[in-house]
Amino acid sequence: MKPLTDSIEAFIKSLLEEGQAQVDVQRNELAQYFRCAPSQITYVLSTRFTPDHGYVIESRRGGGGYIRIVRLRESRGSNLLYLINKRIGDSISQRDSEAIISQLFTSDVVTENEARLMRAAVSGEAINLPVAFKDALRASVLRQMLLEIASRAEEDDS
Amino acid sequence: MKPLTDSIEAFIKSLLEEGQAQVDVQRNELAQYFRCAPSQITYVLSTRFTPDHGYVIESRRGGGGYIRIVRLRESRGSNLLYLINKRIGDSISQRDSEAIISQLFTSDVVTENEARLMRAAVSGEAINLPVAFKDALRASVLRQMLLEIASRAEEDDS
DNA sequence: TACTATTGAATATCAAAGATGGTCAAACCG
DNA sequence: CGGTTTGACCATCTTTGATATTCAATAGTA
Repeated sequence: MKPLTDSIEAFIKSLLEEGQAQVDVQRNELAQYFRCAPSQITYVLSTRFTPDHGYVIESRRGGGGYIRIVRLRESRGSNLLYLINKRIGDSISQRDSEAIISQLFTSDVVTENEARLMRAAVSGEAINLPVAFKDALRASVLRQMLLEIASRAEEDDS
Repeated sequence: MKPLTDSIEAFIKSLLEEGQAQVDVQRNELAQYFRCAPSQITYVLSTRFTPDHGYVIESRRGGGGYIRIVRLRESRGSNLLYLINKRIGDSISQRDSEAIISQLFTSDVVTENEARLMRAAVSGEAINLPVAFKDALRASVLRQMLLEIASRAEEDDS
């Protein structure tokens, strides 16, 4: 049985198709549609529509309230530099890496196969170390891969 | 009396017939079906569905969780499984990794960009550890990437 | 008119409960 | 002894509900 979260995520993403950079939804309405608790919607948004995933959320309470999901448009080079220099510190979790890699794929910076390779390289099985070192090494592996991608920039900057 | 392991193994393999490269199962459900402890399923998977046997396992916990068994393809023109199981031991030098990666590129198993990514991931800068651990970790990172390649869908089998 | 209090309509938060799979060591069995 | 089986305990992800917070509209008041 597929979890509700996946359906909700897919539904929201389908709303964002058609080139729309953002959508407004009503939390209660959405919850009613999926027959779940309203906080379920909040949960989906906070686990799958984070900035790392390439989205930001804004919302307003009270009468006529709404939740706005905005998809960030990729400005390739600059964002890569940000990821390399700021976002990846000297330590990063597998979860966060996952989000970053997925976003690179979504915004067409890497192919699906490349994304898979990157995920494999930073997976828990690949980096088989005591927890204390794990995230640190993952950061350094991920950074080297991003640097490699950044160095491609010259050619295929469509 | 035939051990349960054998039946479970056979059952899973039968699921993989019909050309399917992968199946999803639920651990509890399977365990219930065979009237055994759930960890029995884990045991079977970890003893009979390893990369040595030509399989990889992925899984997800929580509601709607599953275990996915992926059958690795017999290499396309280049002995991926051999590389994974024999050539990469529990330790490999950067030089040897380089040779393997180049070979994969030369034999059209991976693209140039993919090869570059892999080199970045196993480079000395990425795996910044004392020499004693360096080669060991490189082996595991490289292996995971090769496993990923070996589980790719059969599309571009030119 | 202005200003404030009240109310109803949303969303946010957080912790608990539920639903899976993972690990590991001990018991079991041939 | 080596492979199998089990069970207790752990980790992770999902779902729900109670409670808090915020906002808009309206009612009340001088």
